Amino acid sequence: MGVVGLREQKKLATRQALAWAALRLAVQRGLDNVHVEDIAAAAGVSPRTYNNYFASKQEAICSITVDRAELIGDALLARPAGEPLVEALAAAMLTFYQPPAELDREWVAATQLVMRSPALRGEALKAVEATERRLAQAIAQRCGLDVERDLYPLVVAAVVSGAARAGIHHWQQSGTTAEFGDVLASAIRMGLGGIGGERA
Amino acid sequence: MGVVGLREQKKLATRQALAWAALRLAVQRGLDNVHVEDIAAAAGVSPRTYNNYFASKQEAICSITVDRAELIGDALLARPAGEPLVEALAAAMLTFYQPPAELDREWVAATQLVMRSPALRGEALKAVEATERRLAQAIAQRCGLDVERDLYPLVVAAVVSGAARAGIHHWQQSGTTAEFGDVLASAIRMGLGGIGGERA
DNA sequence: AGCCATCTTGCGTGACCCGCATCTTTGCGT
DNA sequence: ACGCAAAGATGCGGGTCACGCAAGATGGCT
Repeated sequence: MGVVGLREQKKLATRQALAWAALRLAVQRGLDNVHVEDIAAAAGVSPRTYNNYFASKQEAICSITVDRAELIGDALLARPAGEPLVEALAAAMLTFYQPPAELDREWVAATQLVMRSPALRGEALKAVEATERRLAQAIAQRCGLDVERDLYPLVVAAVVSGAARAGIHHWQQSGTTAEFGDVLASAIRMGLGGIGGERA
Repeated sequence: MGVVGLREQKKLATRQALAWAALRLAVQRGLDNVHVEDIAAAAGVSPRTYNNYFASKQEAICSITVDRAELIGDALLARPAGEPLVEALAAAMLTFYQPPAELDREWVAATQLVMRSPALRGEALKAVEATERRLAQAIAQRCGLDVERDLYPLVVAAVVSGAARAGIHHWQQSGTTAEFGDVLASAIRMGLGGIGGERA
């Protein structure tokens, strides 16, 4: 029982296979040129099985981000306890949004796809919301607050998340030459610093 | 040409009729107990026409909020120029989120419906995003900045919007006895005040 | 009045989501 | 090692939906 059952391993494996297949195909061909049948085939399961895992193509694709949401809480909690909250948050967000170097191209393409296609943006925003929830929980834990009773963690999580989103949007919209990480950090500090802050 | 053509009036009318019909029916029966046919019938058009206006039931329902997004920019720009930005934003958000007194009950029910149903939350978040965009634009205008080039308006808009969302969530989650407007204002000030602020 | 652009509508198609019944695989106790 | 119960995978079928297309109706302009 200590080991995770083979059953769940397989289940998780197919789940991720489906998710990645959906993402890859969608990036290649565009969302509505890829059918459920294709995704299922790429993952080696029947179309019906696909629907046991995901209720829609969008959900399949965005489940990757949703699963990654766990990571951001861990990233925050891994920061040294003495570090100022702002810095800890900036660092955590950076590790979360900075794509792994090997996947760089693909990841950017995926992000663009997900954010441009109206059909995907809704689900993508749900993923952002999930990330926010996890973040709020981690913030509460770090500050010794209760995410159910206290408003503070929710607000901070929403602020950080929103600022980051603004930074990302701004980075990939205005053809800035600045480094992605710098823009992101700048946006987060701007958001957390309050309104009187610098207006870079 | 000065007057809006009868044609466009009618078009707008049916559009809103469809949107409100969709919302009302969804609140009454639950989203998946209401079919496109019902919505179209309630608005007095054919089902096919319904699809000329909206690509999905969710879009129909949330279009109300999207249309309302225009309002929030106007609300901000209507604030006196001397007022501190924080206060102006708080006031604008309040007028936006505070439901019209007559619609109180229905509006709360609608909000709950939209936020609970997974099928609607995605589209609802897109509406929030639209509101943010409008807000950013208004902020830029008020501060004499360029929403395309400057990061500041985007961040502030995202922060305010996020803080407000957190406040709303917190208000309707933890059975606070506090007034809605107070919680909202508190959340917004907390968000805009920066991290060092009070932790009410 | 008459014409054109635009909107509405009906029909048909393809895709999708999911309930249900069945078959296969896995985990576990003996 | 063996067999049984639980859980997952699959096939089938139904209900819904989004949308292209072409024809009909309506507003607006001269």
